[in-house]
Amino acid sequence: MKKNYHMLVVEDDPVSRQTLAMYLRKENHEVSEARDGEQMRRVFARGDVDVVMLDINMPGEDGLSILRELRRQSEVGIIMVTSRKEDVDRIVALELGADDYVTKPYNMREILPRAKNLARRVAALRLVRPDQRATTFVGWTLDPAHWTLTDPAGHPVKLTRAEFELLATFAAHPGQVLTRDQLMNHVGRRGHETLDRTIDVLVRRLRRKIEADPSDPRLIVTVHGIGYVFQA
Amino acid sequence: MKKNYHMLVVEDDPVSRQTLAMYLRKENHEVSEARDGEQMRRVFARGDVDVVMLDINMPGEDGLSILRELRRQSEVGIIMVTSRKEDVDRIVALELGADDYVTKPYNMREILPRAKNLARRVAALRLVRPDQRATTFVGWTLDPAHWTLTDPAGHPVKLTRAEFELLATFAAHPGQVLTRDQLMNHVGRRGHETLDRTIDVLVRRLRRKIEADPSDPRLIVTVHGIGYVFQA
DNA sequence: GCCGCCGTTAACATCCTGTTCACATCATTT
DNA sequence: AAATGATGTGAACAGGATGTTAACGGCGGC
Repeated sequence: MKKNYHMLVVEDDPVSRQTLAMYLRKENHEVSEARDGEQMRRVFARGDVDVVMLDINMPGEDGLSILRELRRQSEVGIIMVTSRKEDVDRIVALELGADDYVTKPYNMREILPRAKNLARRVAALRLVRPDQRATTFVGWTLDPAHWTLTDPAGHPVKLTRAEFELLATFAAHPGQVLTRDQLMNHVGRRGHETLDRTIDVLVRRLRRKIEADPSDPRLIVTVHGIGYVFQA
Repeated sequence: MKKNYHMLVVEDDPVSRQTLAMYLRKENHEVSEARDGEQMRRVFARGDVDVVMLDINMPGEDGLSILRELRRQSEVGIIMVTSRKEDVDRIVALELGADDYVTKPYNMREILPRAKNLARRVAALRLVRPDQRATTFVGWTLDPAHWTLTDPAGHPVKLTRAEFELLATFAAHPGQVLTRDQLMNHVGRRGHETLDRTIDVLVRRLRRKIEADPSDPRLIVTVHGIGYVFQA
């Protein structure tokens, strides 16, 4: 039978980890286990993880810094699992972009549907937006795995994170007019109120890097009063 | 500044509802309020709600049945807000597809990022699954996703934002006489008291672009003393 | 802790477009 | 048919939206 979703349990205590993993497997999920950040990264690199169950208290790397690292590079679902009950911890984690926060001891019948509901959303998004595949447009190549852009001549072009994400969003929706709101949702970082003029500036910088004539843009075209559209 | 997300607070107690709504508005979200299922359905029909904050204990309709109803027809984000602390209630709601379950009294700083993180996911999915369909009339095609109009020959026609929205309104109500007031509500931006002659000018410009003979309009016909009607 | 990078904000210039106006033309009523 | 009001028409205006550049400041790397 086909597995439902791919869950990654990150937890140093073997008993907790295996117990949770077992329950998840019972629900017919594919479950990977990691006891530290290094193991986690190795599994995560496969790119097909839907939800990460992340323990905060781990020897070595802090769970929160792992959370930050994940959020910086991925829209994967993240559920923090910890014994810390304090509101502060919860709030910090949530504001860093965690989708959920569950305190031990937890009821299995509660955590399972949470993981499943979250995984459903992540997987649905992945279906229509496979973000691990290189996209090309009129000679240019955009490689999300390596965060690189190469021009038609094969020369690499340096892009910043925001520029890259913005271009990736455009490339994923060619011909569709995108409002600044929509673009901000893909580019903006969490915990930061962002003015929509930021998009304008980023568009300007992108144009300077990829348009033959930045003053006469043909790839990223302005739609006055609405937003921008990417012509491939 | 543009609004972040559209949240819908469903709660019968005015104090709780307005408090929560106020905090959400502070976060720069567009917030709608409903005190029962009927009001909720009316707002929800607009189709642009990202997250619903749903109280379980409401007179009349049960929050859980509303949850079921929503889940059956939509992938909208749903956060249950309730004073019931029992595990059973939580589990039932989660298994019915609720994304989160928060018990009163809750910490605002906790519920806000939860709502925001969830809304981000919902909005991201909405972007790649635009349910906006292109409308056609006598060979012309009006495509809301691309904000473009193409003539019967397949040639694109440039329309301004107001022109497009006006034509979209007409196309949505073919054969129905629309007054200038009605049209202004769809075209004009709020907070700007506009003379109804604006519509006349816009109609004129539209005719020049889409009518075979602008001096003998057949698509957008004047109904003297009332308004205009769109013949498809 | 310092430095460099980069996202954000601000400020100003420029362009676009919704609105308004003036006048011509048409429809309706008397 | 004349009078009156509504609509057509073109142009001009003003305000908002976008282009552009520069400076700030937070965050991560060293």
